Amino acid sequence: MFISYKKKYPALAELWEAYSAYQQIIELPAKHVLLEEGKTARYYYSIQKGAVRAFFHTNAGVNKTVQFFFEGDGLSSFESFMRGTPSEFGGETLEPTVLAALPKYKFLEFIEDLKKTPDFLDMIIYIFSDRQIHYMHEFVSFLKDSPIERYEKLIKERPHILQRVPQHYIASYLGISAVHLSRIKAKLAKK
Amino acid sequence: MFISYKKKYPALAELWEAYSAYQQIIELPAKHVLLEEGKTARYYYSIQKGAVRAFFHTNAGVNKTVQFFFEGDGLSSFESFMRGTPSEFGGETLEPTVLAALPKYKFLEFIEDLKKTPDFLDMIIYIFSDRQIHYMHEFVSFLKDSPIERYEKLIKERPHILQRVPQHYIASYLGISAVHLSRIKAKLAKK
DNA sequence: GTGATTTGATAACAAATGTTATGAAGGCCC
DNA sequence: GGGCCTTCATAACATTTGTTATCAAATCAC
Repeated sequence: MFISYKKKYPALAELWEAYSAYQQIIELPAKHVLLEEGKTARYYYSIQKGAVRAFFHTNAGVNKTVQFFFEGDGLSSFESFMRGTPSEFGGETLEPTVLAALPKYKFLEFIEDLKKTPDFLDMIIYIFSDRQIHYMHEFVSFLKDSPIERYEKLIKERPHILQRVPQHYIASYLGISAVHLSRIKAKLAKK
Repeated sequence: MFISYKKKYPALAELWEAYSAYQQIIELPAKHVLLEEGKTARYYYSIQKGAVRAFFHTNAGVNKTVQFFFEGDGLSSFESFMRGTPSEFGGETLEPTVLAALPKYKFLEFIEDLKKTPDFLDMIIYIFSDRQIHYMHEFVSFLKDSPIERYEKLIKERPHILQRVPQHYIASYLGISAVHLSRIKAKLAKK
């Protein structure tokens, strides 16, 4: 979060710029784990090029995808950062990816500086509301929509994901098996 | 939200007290709809006695439960309030219920006053993080846990819900049919 | 380029879950 | 206290979804 809202809040972009000196550029190959589940997050990453997925493991040991990140997206284990607890999620590159990494203590400094900007309050309320509404919709979608509808919604609202991400990760994100997603696609193609 | 955090933030409780004069006490019978889907929310409610469920209708017209509220909980269509959009959810009493209703414009005044309190920033960050994490967990649970596990988690973490709410609403909230929940209970009882 | 890996489609079968119907128990209204 | 409505369990059957296996095509590594 945060950094994804740069365009909306110029003050945010400006301050972020000032912190660029502390950001380390990291190049990673595809399928590289940049944050492990259960470890405390030490960096705030922002993606310069490439794609990353957040994942976790089921009690039964199955690897599940929760979210996708692309150019311009910021990525940290939010809960881990806010509460200092071990991260529930891991992060793994989907493609060769270039990241800017800001150490946690610098990121917290950044937030403190941000607090001093005039419209910080509105900014924080907007960003948090937006994230809350996002996760609420993700949750409600499981009650509201069938797997087919969730897939169609993805096509309509976030088609870039389908273009860049292998299908079995998408199935995982939708909460269904790769085989079932394949069946859904076949079914929709017939129409 | 907000009002549920009274205990943690005394300044919040105090200011809320000051607004009690503007709160209208409403008594409702069971199964009474206090907010309809698609209408813009006009009041912020806090529950003095009783229980309420938030619901919506599927594309197929099925009524689904998203959340339960009890004594001390605050309840408003958050998205509707923040963005002035029609509410995605309705609200319905599960029992005879007593509510305190604060008109929207007074609630917004309340928030403005709250902004002036010294630790508002920490408060807002805490509350919003908490809500965000809550919804994220609700979402992730659908990927992580089987229906049986979701039910067991409910028993462990929020047993009061099971004691007060008819089972078919709980099934709906868990994303399964009432019949299936009954089967799950039978299966767990055998162990 | 070539062999290895990854991706995606499909079939066959198994398991999970939904739907409809029925009956019994309890609560509620008058 | 008698009828009505709600709740819950259960059975029978239908549908959805998962699992495992196989194959073909695309991509990757060297």
